[in-house]
Amino acid sequence: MERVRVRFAPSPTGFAHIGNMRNAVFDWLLAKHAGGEFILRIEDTDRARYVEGALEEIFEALRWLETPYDEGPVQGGPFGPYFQSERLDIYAKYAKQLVEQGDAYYCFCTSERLAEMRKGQEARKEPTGYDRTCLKLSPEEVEANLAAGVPAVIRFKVPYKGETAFCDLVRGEITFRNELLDDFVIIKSDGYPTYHFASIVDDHLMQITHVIRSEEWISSTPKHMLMYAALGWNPPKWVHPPLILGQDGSKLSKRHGAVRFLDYKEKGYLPETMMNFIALLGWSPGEDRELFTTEELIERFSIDGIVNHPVKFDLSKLDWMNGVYMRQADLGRITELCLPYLTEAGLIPENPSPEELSYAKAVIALVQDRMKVLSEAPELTEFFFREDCRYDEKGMKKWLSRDYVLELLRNLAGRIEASAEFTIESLEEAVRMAGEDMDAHGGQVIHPVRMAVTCRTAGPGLFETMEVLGRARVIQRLNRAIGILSESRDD
RNA sequence: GGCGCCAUGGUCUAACGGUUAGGACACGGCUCUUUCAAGGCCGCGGCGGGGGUUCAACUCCCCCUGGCGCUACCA
Repeated sequence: MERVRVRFAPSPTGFAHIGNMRNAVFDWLLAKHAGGEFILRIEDTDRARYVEGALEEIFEALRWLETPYDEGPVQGGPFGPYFQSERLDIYAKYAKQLVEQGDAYYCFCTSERLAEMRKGQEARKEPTGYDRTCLKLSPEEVEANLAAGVPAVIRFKVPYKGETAFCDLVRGEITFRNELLDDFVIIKSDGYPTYHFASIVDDHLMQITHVIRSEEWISSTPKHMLMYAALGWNPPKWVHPPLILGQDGSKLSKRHGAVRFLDYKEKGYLPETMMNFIALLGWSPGEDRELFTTEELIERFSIDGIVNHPVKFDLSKLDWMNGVYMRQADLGRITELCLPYLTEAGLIPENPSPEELSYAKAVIALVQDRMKVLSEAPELTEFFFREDCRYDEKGMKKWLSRDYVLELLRNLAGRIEASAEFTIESLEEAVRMAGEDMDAHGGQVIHPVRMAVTCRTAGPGLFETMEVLGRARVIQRLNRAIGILSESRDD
């Protein structure tokens, strides 16, 4: 049994997106499951589309997901370099071999000519494809052009006869007629290889056993098969997981928003959520279950479970799942993760004191169960930090406008000030007693007090909230409300 | 247009010829409860259409329809 070697081969042409990372997760899970290697290879062959910072995104995304690679940039490995831009001589060597064998040839057609050719073909409703003009060039003409420095590409000479079949481990055998292919470029005029060529050369040299890449690559696989055959190499196993679709059913892309993988980190999703959720994006363990630890995913992952149809990205399910992991997570960790959001919102200072930290932790403890994502923290906890929180208008009208409320709050403030204790129990008792004095009960008491103390109608348990707020803040809030109410009564 | 892939509720998925078609999210209701969540319970809702094959089709085959992808000196 050969050792499983899989590679994640992103291009630094933009941010790492959900689709990339889904493939990375499949790669990683398969490698871990099989005890094989997970390799990172950077396919930086498109100099025009190179994006500054894209590389760092990829590294950061893998780091956040905790899917370390065994070989790749930075630490290297026995099959490096792992940047395709550093392997140009390798591609040149094999391209030359193909030319010498007669399986590839130089082409000097300008992009203008190519565009014109294509236009004509379209007008005549013919299939588009290179017309092999340069294949007719004599060796002398080719030499002369090359010597004169005429810009040239190298094209692979597709055998137009017959058909090419391959086995996709997700869908079974797939066959294409060769005549539908055209002589595609393998080396561009800038000397860089195209994806098609670089990837097959590297997959072979790096001894990749399984190529996992999205469904969109199925149509180009025959090209790859033809090149493997021309070079006398054994192709790897092809695995094409389904495309990930946006809510509108088209291929997930920038216009759908929220496809940048690290956006999910910034919005406050937990990495364990993303691992779990993404693993299920086109793969099913076949159980009536959807929550899995990473270890369980590794144990269960298999190519058999990869589904063969496109899947839509369901944000509401992601939210649900993150809520589940949020509730399970350690309070200290969640607090730590919430801090940047609280700081950003100006609720706590950049470098909080130990007291501020433990206050924050007590606050988060009350909302941890109610959070779907970390970024909700400021909104959920604002009133714990701001003395002058804004009263919810509807709630104000509903609960603070009643006649007995002013007296109720005065009564309660008095009781709390007078009491030596300040605990959940003593607070509950004080609120109940104040209510009894007003002949008000249950919600008639609780709601006005909640409004006065938190400025809003919903939140964690009232007595826990008051306890965390502390005596000073509670009194301050009560007095604030009392002030407003007595003023409006004077009017 | 050509080629290719695909098709179970709104969404994700189970079923690998014989099930009252199962589970999850979402949605609706009830419940718990000081509110909001969470939880528990209940419910809504599906095999795209047509032909075959078979004693028996969601499952196998064909056609149609529909969706998506590819069709670059981008990946």
